[in-house]
Amino acid sequence: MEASPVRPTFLNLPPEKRERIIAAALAEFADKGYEQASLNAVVAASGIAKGSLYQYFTDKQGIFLYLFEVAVGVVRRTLLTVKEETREADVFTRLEKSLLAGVDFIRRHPRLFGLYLRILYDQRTPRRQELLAAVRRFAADYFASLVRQGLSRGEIRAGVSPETAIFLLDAVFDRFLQGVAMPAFDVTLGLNQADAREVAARGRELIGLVRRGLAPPETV
Amino acid sequence: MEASPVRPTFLNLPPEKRERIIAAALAEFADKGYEQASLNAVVAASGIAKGSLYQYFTDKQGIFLYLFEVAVGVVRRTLLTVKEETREADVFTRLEKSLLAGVDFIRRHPRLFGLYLRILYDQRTPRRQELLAAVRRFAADYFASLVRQGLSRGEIRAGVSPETAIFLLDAVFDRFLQGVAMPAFDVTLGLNQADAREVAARGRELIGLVRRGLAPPETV
DNA sequence: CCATGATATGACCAGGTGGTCACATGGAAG
DNA sequence: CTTCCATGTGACCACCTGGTCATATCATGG
Repeated sequence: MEASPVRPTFLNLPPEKRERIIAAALAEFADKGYEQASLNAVVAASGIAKGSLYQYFTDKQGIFLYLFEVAVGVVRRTLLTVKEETREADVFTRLEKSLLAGVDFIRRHPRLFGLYLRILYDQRTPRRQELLAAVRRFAADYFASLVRQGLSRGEIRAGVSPETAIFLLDAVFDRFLQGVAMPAFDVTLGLNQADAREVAARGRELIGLVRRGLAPPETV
Repeated sequence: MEASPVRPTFLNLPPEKRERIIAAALAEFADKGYEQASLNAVVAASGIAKGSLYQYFTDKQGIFLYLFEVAVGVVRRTLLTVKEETREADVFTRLEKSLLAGVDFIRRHPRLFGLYLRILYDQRTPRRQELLAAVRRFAADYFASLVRQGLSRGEIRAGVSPETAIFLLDAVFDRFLQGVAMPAFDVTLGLNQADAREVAARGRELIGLVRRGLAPPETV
């Protein structure tokens, strides 16, 4: 077990103030990454004193880890909802809907996705491996369960190795979502400026290619 | 036109010393990113005085941009070689060989790939859009020319949209290479610890899936 | 009205940063 | 041996960082 990074004082705060601080910290950490994030900027943006921050949290790491906890909660709830809502469909329909749900999530919570990217790419983020393992469990479990379904129902060819299929899905999904979030990633599709209809069409097309790659010949 | 970031003094240096400095700077910038990189660390690692660094380069940006120039040169030469060597083969063979050449490049020049990742993910890198555009041109042109070949020779189905195909290739390639370079990315395939034979097998399998996705039914 | 304990505050600290500059060194030309 | 200029040097500067702490403020219960 480990000490909580957040002090009770913080949880006693009026919700409006609490959320102002969370929003300011999230913006700072997501925009600049762990090390580059400035606590002075956080206190300035949330209108509290430096000392107060240290009455709410143990230290910089504490603030960061608390943000991560909050983020994980949001992601978990979202993922469960999507899985539930597509329960009945075939694998490729589920994948397509999941992809669009991912786009929706990023549009709704761009900072949370930004925080994830930071952890992914800032090698000096504290407890990075541990945090990534947590995120990874979500994605890998999700794809693994879909691929399992696909194989057992014959929607995916028997010869396909599950690991390679998961790798392909993970690569395509992550890149698509990063393309939506960051123009620099999206060399060709213009996802960042596209409207919902266009993104949906591109997603469908992409899942179509993946489907041909994975499904038995007679079904495509 | 713009002022060169490197001063003539640097180019007059004995090559051994020049390369020591380049190596030290590359290590620092690739490991920590632009803002987090410490020039004090660079001078310590290369055994020169702080002041000397400022006789060789205009400023921190200058050092960074010079490193990028050096890196682009290496990448350009490598890419030309691969394109040349696979000239005769069909699209999917060319892709497979290109993927393995990419792996080889990363194993040979891990810091250069690290520098690329930094530019990609550190939003505060100076002139980031411009630098990424340069890298992007390489990859997009490369894939575009292969896809064009594939479509014109009938190795890729006529119905496939070139942009979507390029997106798929870009996603799969980049993720595969990042998986080789950084364990955190590679959820399922274990590329980071795999030996050359294993990586080749995984690459072949992955290109196989992509091929099924892109090629006309009768050829797979 | 006071006392008490929780909460709020910002000047302050040590340590690191990118960048500067007055001076030291070296080697070649006269 | 002297002059001269390119090159080398590290103490120093202003600025910013995460973190501390003595003190002020506030709300509540007696």
